[in-house]
Amino acid sequence: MSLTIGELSRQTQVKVPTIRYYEQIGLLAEPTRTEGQQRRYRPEDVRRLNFIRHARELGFEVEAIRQLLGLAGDPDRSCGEVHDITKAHLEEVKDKIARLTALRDELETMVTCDHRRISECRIIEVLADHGQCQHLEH
Amino acid sequence: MSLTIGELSRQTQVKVPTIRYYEQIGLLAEPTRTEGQQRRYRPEDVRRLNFIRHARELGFEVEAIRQLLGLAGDPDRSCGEVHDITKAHLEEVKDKIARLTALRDELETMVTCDHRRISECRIIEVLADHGQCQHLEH
DNA sequence: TCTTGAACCTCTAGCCACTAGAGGATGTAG
DNA sequence: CTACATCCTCTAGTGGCTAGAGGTTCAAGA
Repeated sequence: MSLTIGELSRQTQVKVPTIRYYEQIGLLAEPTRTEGQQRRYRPEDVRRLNFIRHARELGFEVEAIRQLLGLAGDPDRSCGEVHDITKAHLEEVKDKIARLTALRDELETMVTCDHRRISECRIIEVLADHGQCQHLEH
Repeated sequence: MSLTIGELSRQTQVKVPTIRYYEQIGLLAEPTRTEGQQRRYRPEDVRRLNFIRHARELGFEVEAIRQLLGLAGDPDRSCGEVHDITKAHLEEVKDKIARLTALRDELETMVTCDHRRISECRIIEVLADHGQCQHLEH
């Protein structure tokens, strides 16, 4: 009927210390305990933890997941807020991609350096000289 | 002739606590001090700190920068190692872009959800259900 | 019933690259 | 000589875990 933390871990692919961490920060409710203080979980905890895992895999921050979990428990509400959170996250991801793409192009130019001496190395030059690339952030 | 930490900060756009942090982890050498223990920098410290800043802007990790700084000080050496470090970093950046692009596509499908009730929300469904997207890491 | 040992428990500290803040000292311009 | 911007050190916090110490519990097999 009830699962140990290890069984929950196996079913969700979330590591045991991570489960305890999620409990500590309030993403997972405190489960019941045996007399010896070991945690015992119910099947619905598997569902909740899977939800959390999927959201983390999609790059949602813990704070966003906390909000999504709150909203998800309210079936009659409009999902506008869920949409907004996801959209905001999508925009962040797009931003990151844009910045990394600029970075990639810069690095690709740099690695065309053909193994001369350090004193003529294009990479070292780019790094040592001025800030042509001040627009880049990370 | 010599610069205060604030002047160094202004010239390099690196924040004062960050400069002290770089000293602490050994990226910057300990500068001379006034009698009152305030740091005083030489112009070459500006160059070194600019090098560090450029490398950070390009996403190099501190460990990589430590190596690059070591190599940069050796003008007659071949820049093969510099090339390798940069190439490895480039590959990491490409990897990140690939993962984020997969994420973006997944999120874009999700946000096509058209504001129904939570109980029919596509986003919540994706998060709650299965792991079609187990291949995604972040 | 007892023993073994895998799995559990709590607690603290570490990772990266900073950032923030407390509480006090220094240095320079007027 | 005073005011006050800037400097100093030290500690703790950020996010999302992960690792390890040192001890306890539980279930299966003898």
